[in-house]
Amino acid sequence: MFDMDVPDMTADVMTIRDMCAAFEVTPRTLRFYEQKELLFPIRIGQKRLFTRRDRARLKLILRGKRFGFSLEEIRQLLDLYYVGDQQATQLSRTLDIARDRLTDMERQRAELDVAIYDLKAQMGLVEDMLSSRANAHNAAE
Amino acid sequence: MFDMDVPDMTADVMTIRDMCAAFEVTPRTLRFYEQKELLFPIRIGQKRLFTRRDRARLKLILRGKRFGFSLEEIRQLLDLYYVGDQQATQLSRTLDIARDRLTDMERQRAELDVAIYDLKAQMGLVEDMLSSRANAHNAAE
DNA sequence: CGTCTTCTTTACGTCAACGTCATGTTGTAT
DNA sequence: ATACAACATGACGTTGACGTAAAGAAGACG
Repeated sequence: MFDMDVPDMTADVMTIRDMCAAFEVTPRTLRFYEQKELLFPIRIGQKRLFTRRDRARLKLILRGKRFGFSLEEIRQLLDLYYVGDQQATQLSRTLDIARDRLTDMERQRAELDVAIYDLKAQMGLVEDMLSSRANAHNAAE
Repeated sequence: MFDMDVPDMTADVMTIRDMCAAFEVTPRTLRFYEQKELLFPIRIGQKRLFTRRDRARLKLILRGKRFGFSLEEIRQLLDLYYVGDQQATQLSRTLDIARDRLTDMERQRAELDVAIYDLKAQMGLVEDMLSSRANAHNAAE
């Protein structure tokens, strides 16, 4: 009864609770991702143990989600990052997918720049309306 | 029977079909957006006529969607762009929302930069693996 | 040993954002 | 008058990404 419940850093695995705390997700989410083959925790009987690999993947998953990618698109991208001893044909197919995603992301960034610029400009207008109390009827069309 | 069916550019309104063709959306989508108070087409009896304002809004809606914003978030942003004769309190509340969105978008852009960089790097690795046919087992962890 | 947690599985529920009928109305052409 | 095409209104279905409730197993503790 010494340090029985210390997360055992040597094995470098985490329980589902540790993961939830670390990444601000629910257990349900992690099981869901496993079911969708986005994560592959070690199964000790019923329990799951999440490895360093799972944590890296989860990080990418959450990032992908913030960009509006679907879980399926993300899954395809993960294949690129965790490429094992695959066939060359499979690899280059994955690379094609990655190129598509990259194009998406670059277009998205360009659009985002425009949107940010526009939003700032519009906010400037509204701020001006507020500062000059004049309240000139219908300044913006 | 001369040019009876010319879209009447002077009135500057478009039918639902025109809109669908112009923006690559379905009628259902436009009706849905109206129901959610994102668009406000003129109602002539049953029919809808979409104005220049509706088109500008739809453009912003579709852009917002590409950034992963929900329709509700987009609706709040649209309020900023089409600000009429509102109360000052309401205006500054809208401005607060806009600031939050702006923060989101800037964070999103920063993350996007990192993701693009990472993805490019990873693609480079895989390309190298493919070019040097060596197929060195498990190059990337 | 029984109890308490924490994990598990199974399965149904939910919410957003539309799609997909079924059915009805309206203006125009023959 | 009738057909028809384009519009309309419900209302129910679908998909993705989980939430949630029910019921059971497995180990720790007193």
